Amino acid sequence: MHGATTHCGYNPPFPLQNGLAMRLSKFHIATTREDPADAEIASHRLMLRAGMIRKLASGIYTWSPLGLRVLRKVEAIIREEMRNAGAIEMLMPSVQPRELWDESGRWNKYGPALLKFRDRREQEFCYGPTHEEVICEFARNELRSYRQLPVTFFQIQTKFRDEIRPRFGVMRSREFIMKDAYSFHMDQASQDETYRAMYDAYSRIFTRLGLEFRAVAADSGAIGGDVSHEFQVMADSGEDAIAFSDRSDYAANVELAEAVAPATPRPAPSQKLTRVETPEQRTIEEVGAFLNVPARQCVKTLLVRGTDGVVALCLRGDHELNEVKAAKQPELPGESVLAGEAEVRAATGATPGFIGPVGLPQDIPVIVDRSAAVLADFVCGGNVDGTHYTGANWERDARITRVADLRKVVAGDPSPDGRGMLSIARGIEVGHIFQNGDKYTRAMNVAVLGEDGKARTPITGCYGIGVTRIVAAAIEQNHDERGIIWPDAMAPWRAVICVINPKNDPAVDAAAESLYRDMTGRGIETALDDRGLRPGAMFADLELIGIPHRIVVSERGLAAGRFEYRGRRDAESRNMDRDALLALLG
RNA sequence: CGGGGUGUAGCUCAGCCUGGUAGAGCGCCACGUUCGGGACGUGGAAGUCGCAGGUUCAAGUCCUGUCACCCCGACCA
Repeated sequence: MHGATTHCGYNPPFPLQNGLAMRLSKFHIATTREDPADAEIASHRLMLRAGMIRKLASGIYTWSPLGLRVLRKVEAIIREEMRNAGAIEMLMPSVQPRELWDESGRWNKYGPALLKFRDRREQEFCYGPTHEEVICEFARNELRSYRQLPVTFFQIQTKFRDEIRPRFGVMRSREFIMKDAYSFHMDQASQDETYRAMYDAYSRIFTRLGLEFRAVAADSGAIGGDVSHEFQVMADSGEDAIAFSDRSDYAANVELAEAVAPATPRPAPSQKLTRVETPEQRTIEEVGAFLNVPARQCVKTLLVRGTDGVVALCLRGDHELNEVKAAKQPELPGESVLAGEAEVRAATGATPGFIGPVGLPQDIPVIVDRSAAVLADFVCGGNVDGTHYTGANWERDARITRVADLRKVVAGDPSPDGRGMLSIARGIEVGHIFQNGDKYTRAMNVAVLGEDGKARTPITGCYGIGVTRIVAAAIEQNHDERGIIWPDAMAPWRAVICVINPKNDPAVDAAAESLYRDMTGRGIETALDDRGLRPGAMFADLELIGIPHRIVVSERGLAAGRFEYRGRRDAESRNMDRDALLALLG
């Protein structure tokens, strides 16, 4: 009972498993040679091949022991930096009662992404896609005095958003792990200070994780004055488009980036307004080709649903509508929805494809994009099917209710800060920080007593990081044809020792074990590949899994008194003695 | 929500058109030979052919329904 031997007679070799060490023969490695059928992007394909994740249902994944090691690395860094920034950790429920969401109004407003269900007593719940309601409920019970503020709470929690279309593995999954933080403040100055602290903490987190990222100005939402930044990991496979200046640090989500007004004034009209027959020519491409006019000399007119009838939005033919900008126009109800064909016909008498600003009924507001507003002698729809106008001109032929910024920026546009030109690159949103004002605290009746003894509504900020998505984003940035190349901070192990053909020479096994002890003893997180695979299969596995540093222990190397070292990005191995190895990895 | 596609062994897929004993490669198990870039041989285990109904002497195959998964689109006139 108290002796050195155990009841089961099992004496594990030292060390079987601890914080730093792992024998792969006792771990679960499940790689595949073939590409999975359903994976389209590198990270999804490699995570499946490496055996990090397995799909359980659409957008729902199991994290294997290997995947979890990486996930925990990410979590640990986030946790550490959040603590350094003064945030305190807690854990809120994933299942939330409807009543809370009715208070904020989001039970109905959040939309179909909110997963709702009932318990056995027919009480309604949702699986939390975010936790503003719960933290406010917590805060209104726990926070009584301005003396307790400012305070920032955070948690690392599983969330669920019933995405229209989950894809790319954990990049856009329905169930995912998020770090979310919420700060409470008595005034804007305090909010600004915490916002800055979170911005800096996020920058440190993504830097430590070894990611190439940019903090970009983001859509601030319908409530004016709010501040928001997204943290984007740059990757061609990203789902977001980022505009950034080549000469300054300006960076913004394309949704937000301002398209500045052209510097050149509108030329005077030189052509006569002429209606031309354009049978079946509906798109700008078709009309432009038919009339031999470039798209940039055409005006396209979109009819959207306004608060009071349809609203016409006019853009240059080669530009695209930015729906976020459109939704902010006062004539619109806060969202940009194109009118249906029947509505278009009722309002104009023509069908989509032949709509233009010339001769539109007086009750339809005409909002013209800045770039379209400086055109002269342009082509536009004739408001009669099968016809367009050439030589059209604003004011003379077509009414302008207002000029506004309506379009998406394109590469080559001037930077809104006046310095340089915009480029557009793709990014993966891994973090997003907001200032919410009193949006949630007011709806949820959060109040604390101020210095004067009167109740005050605190303002809040919220700060999210997509923990699971970071893992995929890191792979998008760091992989080659052989597999994943982990940044050191995220690697499941820092180094792996490969034991080659130990049966041929007992010294190989002994040397590997000895090195394994030395490395883990020095605090180097090390895996020992004692699975007994053939070398080719072993190397292929380890490269797929992406362990940054590999040491090969073999009969051949020991004969020379050396170990063979190869970094994951190295083209060739080099021989090193034990001290040099420990110095390199320590 | 609309359109398209796919469901057959753990994985990648063939077989379906033209109904008649369930297949391959990889992986897995055993033995042997191998052993520095995913070895070879022999033997073996493994599938209610997504599910339900129908047609038929007979259904993986034809028909109907249904479910799941994937892709594209969700109106840029």
